[in-house]
Amino acid sequence: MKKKILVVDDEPSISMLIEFNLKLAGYDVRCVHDGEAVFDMLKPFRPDLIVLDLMLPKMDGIQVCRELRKQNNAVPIVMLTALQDVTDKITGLDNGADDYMTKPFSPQELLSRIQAIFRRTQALPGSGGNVVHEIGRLTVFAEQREVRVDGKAVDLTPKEFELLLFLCRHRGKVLSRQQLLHGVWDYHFLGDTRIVDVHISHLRDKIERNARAPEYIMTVRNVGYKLSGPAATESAMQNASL
Amino acid sequence: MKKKILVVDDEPSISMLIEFNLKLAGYDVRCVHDGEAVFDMLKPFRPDLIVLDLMLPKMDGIQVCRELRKQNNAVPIVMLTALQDVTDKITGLDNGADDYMTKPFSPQELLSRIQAIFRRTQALPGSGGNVVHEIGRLTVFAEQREVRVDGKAVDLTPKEFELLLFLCRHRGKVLSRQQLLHGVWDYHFLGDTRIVDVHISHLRDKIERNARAPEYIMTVRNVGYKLSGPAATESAMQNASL
DNA sequence: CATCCGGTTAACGTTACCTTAATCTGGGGA
DNA sequence: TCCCCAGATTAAGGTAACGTTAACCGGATG
Repeated sequence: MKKKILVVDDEPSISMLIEFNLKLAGYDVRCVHDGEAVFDMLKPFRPDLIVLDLMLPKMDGIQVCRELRKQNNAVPIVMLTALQDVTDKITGLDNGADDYMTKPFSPQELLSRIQAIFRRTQALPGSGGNVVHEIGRLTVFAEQREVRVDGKAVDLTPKEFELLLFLCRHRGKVLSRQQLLHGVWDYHFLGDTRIVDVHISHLRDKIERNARAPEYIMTVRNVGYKLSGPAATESAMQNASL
Repeated sequence: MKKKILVVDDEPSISMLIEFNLKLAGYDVRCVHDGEAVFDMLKPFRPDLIVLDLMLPKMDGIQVCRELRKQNNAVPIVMLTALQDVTDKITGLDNGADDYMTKPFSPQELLSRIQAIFRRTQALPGSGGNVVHEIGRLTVFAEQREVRVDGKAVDLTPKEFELLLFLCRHRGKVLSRQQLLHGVWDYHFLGDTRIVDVHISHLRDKIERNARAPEYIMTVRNVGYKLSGPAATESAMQNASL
């Protein structure tokens, strides 16, 4: 069963970007654009999580939050706040949000927080539910922000890590520079898409044996990049029918 | 099997913060918001421990406590009391709680008390029941509030100790400044998240050999801090061979 | 009442990293 | 084969995050 997420933001460009990325990640997403509409969606949609902007028409995020809690609704909430300086006071928790993000943020960050919350609220015992990607000799621990090649930890910068994580999350799929920008960078980044190349290059330096013949990050000419899928690496067992 | 804790507090912001931190610590947590609801949860949830606020709608903490004991229910109870001066009287009256905390407190304090109670009520054989964290040359005795580096005791201030203990409890996981504030500080702390940096700095002074190349408390840029996990320690040792 | 100690804040120094831009390389099409 | 373009690489500059110190404040202690 797909997890359902309700996104509440009045800026179409932002809510659409969020919607796009969360759907890509496999969630069932619905958007509304003001505070009151949240309560119209509660019964019909029954969201498993709400992404809630602070500034909203009709009823702001804090009001929505409090009203929900007053109704004893424990649905996890991620608050989006536009202003850095307001954050601290809000976080002081007069309201009951589960996590906060200050704008601008990347969709990828939001996704990480959401996954963290889901892991916590329905924590499977034992395993800790930690998200780990294994690609050949490469291991990516989302939670610990740690990457290992042949079991040896490699040190990545924040952008490098986010980029790699995004590729992991869409393993085997070719991603355009535009898509990578939209996933990994702040949503209002205006710049050359070639910036992606630079970080890819640095990443390859750190995780590939031979940058000339990449095992993991493949270039797809005229399109973008992709992380080699299971079939290309080794466990073709699942695809054994070919 | 995960231990189950029932949290009873009518202030959503507080009960959520407690819920958050106890879940993070691996407990199965359920919240209710008034005294009577406790008895509705007893059968279905069967809590191993109850965190009980004193001031509650419908039925206050003391009443709940007495009623439980009257029913011969020996479930351990931690009482939360809002007022400093009332505490003595309550504690004097024996109404069957196992421990008391006066608000405001940090979630971490609560966690320590809870662990202490579990240790007491079902003292594990062998281990001596004492929680000890060992990270390389660093040893943290939770109970004794003692920290040693290379077997040599180092003197930490209360905040420094709590911070280190919190990091120990989430070893290997990256914690944001926000999370650290929510875990270690009083729940109504309103201030700069940079305060965390200062204490981290002081901690490193006391436990790290070389503050420039920390072995234990790692900075994760744009995110927060983490205590090095088991694997990372290995690679740190490789680097230590110079 | 004076002193001390720890917590917090603010200011400043420093580092690491993101980005731009310029140059280099290689492969495919004419 | 040569040219051209897409991608790869590298160096350099600016900036924001982090580290550190000092000063202030308030509560505890003698």
